[in-house]
Amino acid sequence: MATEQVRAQRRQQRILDAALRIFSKRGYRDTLVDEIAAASQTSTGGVYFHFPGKGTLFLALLDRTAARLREKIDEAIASQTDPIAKADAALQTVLRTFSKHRALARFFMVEALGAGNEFHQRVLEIHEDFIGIVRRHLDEAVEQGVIDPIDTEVAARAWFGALHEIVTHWALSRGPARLEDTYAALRPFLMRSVGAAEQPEWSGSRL
Amino acid sequence: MATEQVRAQRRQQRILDAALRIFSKRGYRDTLVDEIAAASQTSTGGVYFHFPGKGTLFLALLDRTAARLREKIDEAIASQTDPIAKADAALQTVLRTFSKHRALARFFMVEALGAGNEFHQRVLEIHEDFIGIVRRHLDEAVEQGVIDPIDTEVAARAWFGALHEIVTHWALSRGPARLEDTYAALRPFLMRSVGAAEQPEWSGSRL
Amino acid sequence: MATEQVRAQRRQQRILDAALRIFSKRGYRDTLVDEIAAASQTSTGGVYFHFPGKGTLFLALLDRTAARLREKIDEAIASQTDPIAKADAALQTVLRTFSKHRALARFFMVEALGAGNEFHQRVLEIHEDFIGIVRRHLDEAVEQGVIDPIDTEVAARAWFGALHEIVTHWALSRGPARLEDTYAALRPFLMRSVGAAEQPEWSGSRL
Amino acid sequence: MATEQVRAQRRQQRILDAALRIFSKRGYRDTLVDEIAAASQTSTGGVYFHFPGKGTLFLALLDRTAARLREKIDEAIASQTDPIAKADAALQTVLRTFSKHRALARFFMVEALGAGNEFHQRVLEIHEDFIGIVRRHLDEAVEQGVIDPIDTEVAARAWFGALHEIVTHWALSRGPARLEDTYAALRPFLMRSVGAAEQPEWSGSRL
DNA sequence: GATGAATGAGACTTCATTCAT
DNA sequence: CATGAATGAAGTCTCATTCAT
Repeated sequence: MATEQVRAQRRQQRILDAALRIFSKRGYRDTLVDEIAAASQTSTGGVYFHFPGKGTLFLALLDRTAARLREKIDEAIASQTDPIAKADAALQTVLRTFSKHRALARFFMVEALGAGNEFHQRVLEIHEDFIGIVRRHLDEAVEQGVIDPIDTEVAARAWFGALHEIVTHWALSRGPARLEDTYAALRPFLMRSVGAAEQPEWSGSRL
Repeated sequence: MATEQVRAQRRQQRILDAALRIFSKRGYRDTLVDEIAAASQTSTGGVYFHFPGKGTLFLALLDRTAARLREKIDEAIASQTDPIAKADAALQTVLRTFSKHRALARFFMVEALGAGNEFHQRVLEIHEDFIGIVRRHLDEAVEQGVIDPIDTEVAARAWFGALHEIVTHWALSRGPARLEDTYAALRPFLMRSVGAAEQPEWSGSRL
Repeated sequence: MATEQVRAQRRQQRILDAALRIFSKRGYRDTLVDEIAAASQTSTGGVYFHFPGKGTLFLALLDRTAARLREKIDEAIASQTDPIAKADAALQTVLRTFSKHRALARFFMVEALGAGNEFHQRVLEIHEDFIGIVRRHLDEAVEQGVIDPIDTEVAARAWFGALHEIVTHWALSRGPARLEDTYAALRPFLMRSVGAAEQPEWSGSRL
Repeated sequence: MATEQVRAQRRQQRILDAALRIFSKRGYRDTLVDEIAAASQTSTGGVYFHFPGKGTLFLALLDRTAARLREKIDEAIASQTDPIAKADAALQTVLRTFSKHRALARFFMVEALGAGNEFHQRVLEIHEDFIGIVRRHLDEAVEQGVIDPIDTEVAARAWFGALHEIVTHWALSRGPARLEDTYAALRPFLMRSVGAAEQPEWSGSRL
């Protein structure tokens, strides 16, 4: 029994992994369920045993990866005390994760929105969730007087937009991975934009 | 003779307009050529008479709209003298154009990348073109000593990312249009990010 | 008036010529009416002004070329006195004509039957017409005691079949034209098959 | 496992059978894949599961039927010792097979070449294969001194042409089947054409 | 539970024919 | 009369999903 459950879980895992790989390479619409099945060492029916359909599988993948990313972000934030450092840690975590997993980056930043109307809502929610995190810490920074009062909603959105663009560009270009270097270059702009002082000491410790 | 050419051009125009409307509502893949035909008051064959295929039509639309936007941007830039004001004018133009034409915004910011791999190249080129414009003026600002030396490549990309995010969010949300207000709130961040002084006088004149 | 009629006739001619060329190159189904129009230096509508439709054009071509071939055959037959020589002259005429006009050969021998059910009847009639000619002269040869009594229906059909195969093979192969040589080699077989003596004197004079 | 393979093979068989029936009735171009599907008690997708496309299906049919015919011919030839008898057996086999299966005759003799340029090559190969067989045995007959030296290439082609014409005529006419009688009448001509003596004893035994 | 053959609605595209200019 | 843009029916093929084995 337990063995079977484990087997089932592993298969589900394999399917999700394969789906991520193929969705991010071909996009949602150009990905065939049969391709995912083959790449998961399963059959068409096997995929449908674990997931009700292609759309559901995509959504499950979105949720799973978002949750994992969220966990990492929360951890990274918890390890910081300064509110600006917390916000920065959130961005860095996203970036470092994507940097190690280009398919994930592409899946999240390009294919998720491109999959079609039916997924927009969920993708936006995930984006808003992240923006909310950043915003909350910027708010705290304002409250603590670390930075001057600003429109943190807009600031957080701008930060996310900049991050999004950098990751997208990297994910779609064939060049060598230097995502982290780019972020190192980006951070001063983000900091200045909210009137925060440079904090070079983090970059050494985390990147 | 001339009459026929005019007629043909109008029909082509109608097709492109309809295509923009429908592509931006449904996305590339969920748009049927027949829908475009119906919305253009044409027939299926009519669309194919003017465009070799769905993909080509999409690409033509991309190019046409990019070219028009580019023209507007160039005009706006020409009307400014200060390099920072020029860069800002570029952003404002994009934004004001989209603000008046939500379908266009969605088409460019969401559906273009979502249409599939075959279009990525072209979309990226368009993005890079815009980023290049902004960058060039930031470079000038540095040269003229208006701002301190910075990595203008990253700065321009960050600006574009912020703009992209704001437009995307607005285009996909059902709320009332307040895109220009959002940009007014965003600009201070962009200015601060490159160490430029606030320039309140523009906002009054143009927005 | 007369001028216009001449113009119309010339155009019709051009259309028929172009149609023959293209039908025999691409086959009936793969030939576009627009191709014929372009090759005739006319427009789509131009073709439809002269012919009610693609099928009718094909049929008209079939009839026109069959009639011309028939005329030539009749002439050739009239120039001979011996019944076997007359039958042979019929075959030689077909062959010589095709030899000079590969497209015609292919049109008649390959594409005519391949055009579809709707043309079978007419093509068969033309074939039967030719077989009838040959047969009639073989009958005469029997009556005159030139050859022994035989089943002339079958003999004529066999002769036509042999001719058809040789022409088809030549028309579809890319090799150099040596159709007449092949017929020179074929004739002895045909003659022997009906018990006729070799008649070498013709070959020199006509081929 | 084995059961599934058998099922698949049967379905493929049904599709090929239906395809032969319909292709030979309507011709390649006028045959709808959906018709074949319906006649095979399958679905459109079912046909495409077993064959990559309509053209491939046609080609597969061509190859399958050619191979079967070839087997029968080889058997028939092996059962004879005299080279002329072997050549004759080849023709008789084709004829007897077609006689029992009018659709097959029409498919091979009419529709195969009419299907379009893309199939010409293959059809010609099959024709040449058959002609080669006949020729080889005629060559042998010459070597053994059974018949006088002749151009066996032309002779074999003429024989094939005669056969082709007779079968085509029969296949396209609506009259009752008397194909074998026609061949009985044709054979003397073929024999005489190569200078072979009549061999009436076969006709009784085989036809 | 797993498999993969089968389904069938639906997409894109073609092209003979028409008709306004 | 000629033109060629426009029509729209129809055909091939795809692929998410189902279900018998």
